[in-house]
Amino acid sequence: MRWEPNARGRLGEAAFELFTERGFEQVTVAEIAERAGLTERTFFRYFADKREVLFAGADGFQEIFVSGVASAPDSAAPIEAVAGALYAAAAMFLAHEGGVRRRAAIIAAHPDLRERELVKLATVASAVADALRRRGVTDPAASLTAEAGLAVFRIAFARWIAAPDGPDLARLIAESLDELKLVAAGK
Amino acid sequence: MRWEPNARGRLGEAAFELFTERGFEQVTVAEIAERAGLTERTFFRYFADKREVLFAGADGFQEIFVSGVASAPDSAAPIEAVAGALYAAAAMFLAHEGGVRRRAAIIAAHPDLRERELVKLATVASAVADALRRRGVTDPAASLTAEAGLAVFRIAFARWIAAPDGPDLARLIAESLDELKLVAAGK
DNA sequence: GTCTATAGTGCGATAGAC
DNA sequence: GTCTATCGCACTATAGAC
Repeated sequence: MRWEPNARGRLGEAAFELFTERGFEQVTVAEIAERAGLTERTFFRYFADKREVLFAGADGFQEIFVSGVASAPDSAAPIEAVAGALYAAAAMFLAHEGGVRRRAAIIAAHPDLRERELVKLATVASAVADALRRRGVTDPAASLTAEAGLAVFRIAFARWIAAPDGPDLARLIAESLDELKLVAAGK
Repeated sequence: MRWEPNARGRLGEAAFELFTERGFEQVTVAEIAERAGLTERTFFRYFADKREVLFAGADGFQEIFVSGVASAPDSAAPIEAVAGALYAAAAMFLAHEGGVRRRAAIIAAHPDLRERELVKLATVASAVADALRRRGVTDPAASLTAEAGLAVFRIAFARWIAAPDGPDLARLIAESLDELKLVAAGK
């Protein structure tokens, strides 16, 4: 079993399975490690804490946002650049809908995990703000556009999760973006 | 020592002092309890976890936001009602500037505490959205206005903390609100 | 890879308020 | 006497030190 490849991936899968079966806090790190054929100590070599194993894939998510912003045409307004990134992320989510929904269910069931998710989203917002600054957007517009964009995404995502047979994620994002414009204008 | 009044308040003060002296993780719950003349076990009767002791006062903060929204004139647009709440919160912060800045320093120094703060702000956003719904605002406008308003607050607050001799909080909020309008309009 | 500190929980005992 | 805040002890799991 030793030196079996992809220890990190195996730990991630084992955790995902166990959390789905029994819920986050009914699973110990030792059990995750055992199912992956590794030791507890090794788990903590790969993940800073027990929650992190569920968020390891989130780096790719952030990357999509950042490159979505970066690849917008120069003529795009900041909010348009962010909107493009939101749609790119939506496409990725749709491509992995089953896993995304199962992961969301695990997270929703445990406050500690919701906490960690908020942190991840805040990190993404900060990365998006950086990407906007690289386009020449100054503060506080860069931070605000990023935060508002992520708020749109969070709300659209929540509605998408809540209604599995409702409108698709891209449509919900479009609606939320329109709503943001109205709301900010004082309508 | 037993039955000394205000156990909760004493624990809060002891924790605040010790965190300021040594930093959050260099302080054990046993030490906090000891300084307050209580035991570790009693600490956990009042606070679900070690971090919570720093956020116990946050309920009042949420209340200011909610009543700020509720007390806006019927004619106020949703974003205007939220803006009023933001200014009310700013006034409260200014009235306790020293404590607010010290608390912010403790939180900024420790990732676990920043996490918890994000959760609290998300809770406030959710309460503000409820308050807007009570005014007849429908979703997703209610959630979006609340989230955008809190984003404005977070950004203005961060700038206020970062520049102790800069503009005051109310002014920074006004600027960020204006910026939000421009940004959402695609400027 | 082992060893340990500390967060956090459950349960039963006790001390004081009323 | 009852009621409840506080305490003591035993325990688990995480996380980090060595």
